[in-house]
Amino acid sequence: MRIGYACLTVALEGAQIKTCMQINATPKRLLALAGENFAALERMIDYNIANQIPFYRISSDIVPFGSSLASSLPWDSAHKDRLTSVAQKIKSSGMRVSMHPGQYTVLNSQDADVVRRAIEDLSYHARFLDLLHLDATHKIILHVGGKYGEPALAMDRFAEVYRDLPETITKRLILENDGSIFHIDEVLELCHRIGAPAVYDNLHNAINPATETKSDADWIDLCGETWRERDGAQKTHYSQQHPTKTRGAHSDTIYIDPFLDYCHGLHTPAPDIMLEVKDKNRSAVKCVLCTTSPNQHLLETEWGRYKYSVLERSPSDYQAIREMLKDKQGDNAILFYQIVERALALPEDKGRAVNALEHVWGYCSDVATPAETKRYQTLRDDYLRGSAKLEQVKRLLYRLSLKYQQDYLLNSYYFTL
DNA sequence: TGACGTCAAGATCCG
DNA sequence: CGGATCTTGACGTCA
Repeated sequence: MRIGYACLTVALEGAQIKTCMQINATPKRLLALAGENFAALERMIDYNIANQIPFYRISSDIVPFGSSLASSLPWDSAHKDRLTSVAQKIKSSGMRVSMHPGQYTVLNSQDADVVRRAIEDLSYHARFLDLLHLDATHKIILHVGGKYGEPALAMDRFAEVYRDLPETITKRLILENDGSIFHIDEVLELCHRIGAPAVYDNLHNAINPATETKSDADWIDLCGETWRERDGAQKTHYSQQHPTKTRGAHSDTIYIDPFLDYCHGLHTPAPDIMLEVKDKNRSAVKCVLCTTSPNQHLLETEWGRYKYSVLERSPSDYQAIREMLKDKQGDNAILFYQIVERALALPEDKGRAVNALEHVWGYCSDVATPAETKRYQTLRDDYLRGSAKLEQVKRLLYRLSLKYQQDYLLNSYYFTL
């Protein structure tokens, strides 16, 4: 079982995917943006390796307008060395990657031009993975599309278009149940018919359930029958419902207890799991550490990232975790994250927040200019009086951390939690 | 025609 | 001028 996350790496400097508006999209600008994004991709791959995250979805926006305006541009040869380096790192680390065109890539549309553009989009995704010399176990995930009032005809159209797709696409293409249109038993039927693997998404099945009621584990077993040797390990999507947002909205983080319950319910061998969650790599690190053998070093690195966010909410939990980590032999990852989740769920408390601010300010206080010191103190006092928000003070400290290259703080989650 | 989802870019406002 | 905040873009389907 490999656990991964999608597209963005949060709280990592130099890993931002950039784009531009269509109206400003000159060939020169698109090529330059692609190059910057490939550099960001390499940073994310490096991060994944360092943090033992073996599974990762590459953003479809890696080449801005890659399937349209940039499709005939030489973004591959222009940044050949960078792509070679990325490819080498993925291969030597044994990482599995995937790509996932969104809900707007519709192969079974009634509009021939929409279908044509969808094929262009899939060609672009296949081109990118091919350029990284990745084999057919590195997949492209797609939804089936629309039903147009005639589900059977819509599935027929999908099968027809699929039959004529080039092998560079079909060898990677896998189909996922979506949250409002095609549910998992329809996807399974179609997958058996066309000979493509099916991807089970637990939250989509919860909000757009199949006619039959089965457990997640049973649906995953049924999907497993569509996976062949050349496809590699079966992969699935996992996410949790956000407690207050609309149905189907992803949670801010993967809560560890329900995730472990889900994992324990799976039959062996457990499939690869792509997490779909707002806090991205943060949850991937959490879930990896809680499902693999003890790794005290990575857990202590995690503590460095979370500590000021915990201190900000709960000094007692901060102390509890410090005590816990003194036991170097303890396998404490699950307890660690349970405490972190509990602390982060607590409401904002001004006194505690200022305490954490002062700790973080301590990294810059000796080197900051008098004007910066004044600015910090004023903003901090404004926050205490209620005329400034905590985020504003944190943003100021973040900028100072950047200016004075406080790497320990820059790697922290404090500025984004 | 707006909602859906996503997140930067771009635009505008503010001190 | 920098920073904060609001709006737009880009995609297709469905209610």
